[in-house]
Amino acid sequence: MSNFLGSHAINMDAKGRLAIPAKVREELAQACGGRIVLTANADEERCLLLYPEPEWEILRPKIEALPNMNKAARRLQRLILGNAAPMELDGAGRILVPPTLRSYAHLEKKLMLIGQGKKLELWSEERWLAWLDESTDDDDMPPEMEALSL
Amino acid sequence: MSNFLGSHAINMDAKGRLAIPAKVREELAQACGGRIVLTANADEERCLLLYPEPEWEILRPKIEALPNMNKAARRLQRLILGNAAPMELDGAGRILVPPTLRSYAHLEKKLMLIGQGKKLELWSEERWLAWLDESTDDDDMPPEMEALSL
DNA sequence: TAAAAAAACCACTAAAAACCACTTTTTCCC
DNA sequence: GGGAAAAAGTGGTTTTTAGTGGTTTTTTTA
Repeated sequence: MSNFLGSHAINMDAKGRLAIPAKVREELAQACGGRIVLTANADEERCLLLYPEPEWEILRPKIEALPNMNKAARRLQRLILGNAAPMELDGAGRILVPPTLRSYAHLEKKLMLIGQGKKLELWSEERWLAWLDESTDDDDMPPEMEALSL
Repeated sequence: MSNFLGSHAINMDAKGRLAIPAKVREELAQACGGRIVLTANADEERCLLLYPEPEWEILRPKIEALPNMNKAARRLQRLILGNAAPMELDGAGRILVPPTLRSYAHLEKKLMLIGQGKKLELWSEERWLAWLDESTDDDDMPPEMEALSL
């Protein structure tokens, strides 16, 4: 099982192509043979999520099975399923980000790719830096988090 | 069984015709030979629902069987059954959206087609973008959803 | 029977995907 | 530490396919 760590600055070209860093590429190659799913993030941060296909196939049925007479569940389904784009790395190790996802996450030229264990996050560099500067809410932590000792 | 994912920007022409994106077309071809049912969405979002015929035939009897002394059930029946339009893709892979459905969902030129697993949703682009910007209600999440780890 | 509207058919334009070549950076060896 | 070779990243070109618009034929209605 893959375990993505660290952050990488990368550039997207005019066609919306972006080169996955070589180290990440290696991990993706063995996790999923380069077959990935790119989708929108559901919370208020407008970034994208990049899953190796096997990991996505664990998550997808859980989301599809949510009771969709509920408003919050419908929202999650529309965002995650409704933006999911399966794709493969091209010969040069690049992916093409679909226009709808590009505009959802406000991606321009300069991006950040952030390792998050089983998945990666893709941010516009500007938004990533702004997010880093945001103040943290310490209230409303789940109990598992309060018990941590870093 | 088909599994629709991702979002596509499409244009409707002056005659009310819209070209189904090639990838979706392929999925529809194998799911139902291009035979689909288009109908209204029942919740507060004014969009249309596009079902492959076999999927529709699973859903239809369930809706017909609802106990309709209940007001919400009657509403669901009138909207879903009363707007259902069976149709086939034309030679160029397009469908013709009936005028009543066009006005129900406020469809003009620019539309979004959103994959939602067993069905697709068809939105006016304007309304889809407005919906994306709506604030998220975190209350009232079903327990299955609270337990998710994306 | 004629006219209008709708459906099917056909052709052209534009965009996307695959392919290929070059430049820059990093690493390894001398 | 410097140079060479390999790998990574970048950009452009070509080819194919998808999308769009118009035209003709058929059907329906007045």
